[in-house]
Amino acid sequence: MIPTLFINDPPLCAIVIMPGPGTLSCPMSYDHKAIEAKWQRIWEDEGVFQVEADPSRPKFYNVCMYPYPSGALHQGHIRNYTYGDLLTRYKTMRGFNVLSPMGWDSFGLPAENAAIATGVHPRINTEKQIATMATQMKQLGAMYDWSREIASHQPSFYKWDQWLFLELFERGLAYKKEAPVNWCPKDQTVLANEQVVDGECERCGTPVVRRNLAQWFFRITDYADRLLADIDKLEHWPDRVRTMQRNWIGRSEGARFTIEVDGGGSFEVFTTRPDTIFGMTFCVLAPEHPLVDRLIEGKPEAEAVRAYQEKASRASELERMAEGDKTGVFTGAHAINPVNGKRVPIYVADYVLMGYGTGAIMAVPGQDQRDWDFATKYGLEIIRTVQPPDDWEGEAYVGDGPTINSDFLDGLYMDEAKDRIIGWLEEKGIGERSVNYRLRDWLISRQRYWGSPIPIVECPSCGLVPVPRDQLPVLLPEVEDWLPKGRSPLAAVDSFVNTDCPSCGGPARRETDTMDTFVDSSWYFFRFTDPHNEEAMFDPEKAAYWMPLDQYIGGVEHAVLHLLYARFITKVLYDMGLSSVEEPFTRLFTQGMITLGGAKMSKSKGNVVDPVDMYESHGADALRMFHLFLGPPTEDAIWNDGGIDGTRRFLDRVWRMTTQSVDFVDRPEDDRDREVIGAAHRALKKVTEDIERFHFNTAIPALMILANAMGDYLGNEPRDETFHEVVRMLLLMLAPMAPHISHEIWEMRGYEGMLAEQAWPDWDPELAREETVTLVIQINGKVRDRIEVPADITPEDAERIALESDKARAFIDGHEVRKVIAKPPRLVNVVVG
RNA sequence: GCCCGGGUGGCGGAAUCGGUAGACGCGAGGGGCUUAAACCCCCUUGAGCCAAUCGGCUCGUGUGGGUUCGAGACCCACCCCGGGCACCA
Repeated sequence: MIPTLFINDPPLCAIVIMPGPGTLSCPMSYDHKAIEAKWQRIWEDEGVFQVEADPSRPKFYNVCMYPYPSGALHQGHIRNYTYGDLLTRYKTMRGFNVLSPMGWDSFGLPAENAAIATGVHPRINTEKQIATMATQMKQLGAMYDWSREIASHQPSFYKWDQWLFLELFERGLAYKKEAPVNWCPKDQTVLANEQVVDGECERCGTPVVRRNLAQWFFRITDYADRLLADIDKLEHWPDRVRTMQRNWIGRSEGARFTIEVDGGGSFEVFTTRPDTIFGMTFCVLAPEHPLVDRLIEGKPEAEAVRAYQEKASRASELERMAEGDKTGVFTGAHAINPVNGKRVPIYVADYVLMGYGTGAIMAVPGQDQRDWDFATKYGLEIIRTVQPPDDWEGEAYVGDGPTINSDFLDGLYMDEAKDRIIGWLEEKGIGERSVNYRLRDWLISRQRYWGSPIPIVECPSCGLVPVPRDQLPVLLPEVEDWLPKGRSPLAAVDSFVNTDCPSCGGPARRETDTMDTFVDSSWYFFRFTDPHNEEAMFDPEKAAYWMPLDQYIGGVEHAVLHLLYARFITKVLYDMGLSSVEEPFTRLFTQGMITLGGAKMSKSKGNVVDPVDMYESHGADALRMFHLFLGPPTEDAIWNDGGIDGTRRFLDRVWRMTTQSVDFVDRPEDDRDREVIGAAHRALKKVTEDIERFHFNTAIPALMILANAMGDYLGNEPRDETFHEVVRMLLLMLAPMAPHISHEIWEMRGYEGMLAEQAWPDWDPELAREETVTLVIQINGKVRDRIEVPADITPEDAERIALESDKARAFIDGHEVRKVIAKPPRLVNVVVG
């Protein structure tokens, strides 16, 4: 028999033993600091979570999005890693070979900005911050396979960024082009459209202006169809993320055709509504459209158009959007509608974007609200070509209906009219059916120091020449001055820039742009499978064992960009024969934000509650439990200060109950034992199901209810064997959530082996079953009585009991019973009239 | 403007399939333990009304309608809050 009080060495609780039943025999609180340090050391020393590929076992590849090493964990990190670690530990107990690695997204602007501000080299600062955060992660009890730790700023990692770039370059998937880009005047750098938030620089908030620069792009648009089609395969992704990706790719079908300019010249337009072509009453070109200059040459309108172009180019996205209503100017030129020869004015307006479609549209105000707004503002003609419903009171009618005012299309509905007109355009050689995407190519150039150098040499005679692979990595040189002055800081390092052309050997210049950090994060999860490989990006066989990720956990803010780029690169690697899978992430879980006072926790808002302080005051286990308990993981969670006291109190209670001396009674098993065992099995059922469906916030109450049942049991002639078994089950359930305290109690009470290596138990449905349930008796849908009945009651018995209930009778007598709906064992509804 | 979420006690939240609204925790109030406090334990805690003993009734999940024996959940319209966005032809 296992003794009721057992302290293994080293003793971690200064226990004062006091006699008497129910008397507390140790302090209220356990010594969380000593216990947590002890187990963190043991897990690390024993390498509990270090894993190798093992085809004989089912694998589970579990990744929390690797963080930017900002220097300290915040509550969002804690939430993320608590979920991830819970899953790692749970799946391990379920017998999976679980890989849970950690790494660092360590290139990027913040480190460079900090360097500019403090003069400390980004590498020094970054590595210091990595060390701090790794310590804090270990203090949380999050167990990663640290032998696989990677950091994107290390040459051993970014070498393979460069290698990947060369592969894309040689496949025509990386190219350089002059393009209008968003320019942040403060950071002196280019931002992708995606990185401009409300017209302002995502990172520093400065309004963005437009500027032309030669930039490197990845041709993600070549993969648009596959990226779109495969969204359907991501059945374990949240619907909202799938919707966002679909919208981002934005496939639209329509037609592309040429419109002649009256007096010479032509331009191409894209439309999704070619069926409305007879309703075209004007055309609009984007301000940047190359034809504009020729159209206005020598015309009186030229000056106004140039002023408008100037204003549009200067205006940030923010200003353009704040404008509200449509603006534009007449070019003085006219276009000819190809279907009927009608002569219509050509305008320039910034609601047409050069980056989408052809940068020019046919405007059909009758069927497009934006065109309608523009037409009414500038007094332009409106022709309806789709018959709106009789009760239509709106402006532009975008719905389906019979075509009108459209010659040979009259009477046809939208789809048929589209087919007919596209056929006509193709027959005449004017245009063709066309698919257009909102998705644009991925701009990867950054005029920054702290990133992977792009491995290209520009030779005056050979052009853009890839750096030979045996010369990789192109190392970041040491620089004195990180401040970008309109060009990359690398451009100021002569020894870096000046090189020999790998092709002809003549003098040449290195590319001085570095890569977007999204490049690193789009393949790092492959590197985890083979992190120390010096010969290759990774061994395809090792990757094939682990990939795809069985679970990927991160913030919903990455719903589009990171996840789309990672999907794209995975498909490229698949096409190269390196990846065995086309989709990297089988299951995606996006957690909500932590908010306080109606806003996301952030330093700038001054509403930060530092989690690391709580390691000291409450312990990592209490903090983990609190995050699990806080609310539904997918939803934003509102921080409340008192909550962690509650989870700490719960752990204290578990500690007390399981470590105190108890006067056990030697008696036969009876209902009291069956009840507490039943409570344990019901808790196990609930906790298991809740973990499987990511409802951690309801798993914690199940444990609290069990603890309450155990408390009751202890006060009522407890049997040692029963209690010991219930504690065993409680600790197994608690192990993934509050691992330190549960390991310590497990060891103290002398259970076999290390808790983390135990199998997750199965619940016994027979033991979990409730003997009786509360039957609710409703009269006309209102609850009138509640009666305890056997759980296996028949509908007939339930109905009889309901009709015999005194309380029910009071409402039934004198009325006709019209219907009885019996849903045993929970509810009977008697309908009387 | 468009897209995606959300609105339940004093607070965080629960209610998995349309079936007991408010689990669990926090906070608050009362009691016990204590010389006293902390800790801990027990009880109460949606609102209103009646009974003032056991209890009982009415209302109640943002608002207004609807479907249903029955709606927090489903449908329609609206209000409010949060997040995202590239006026995407």
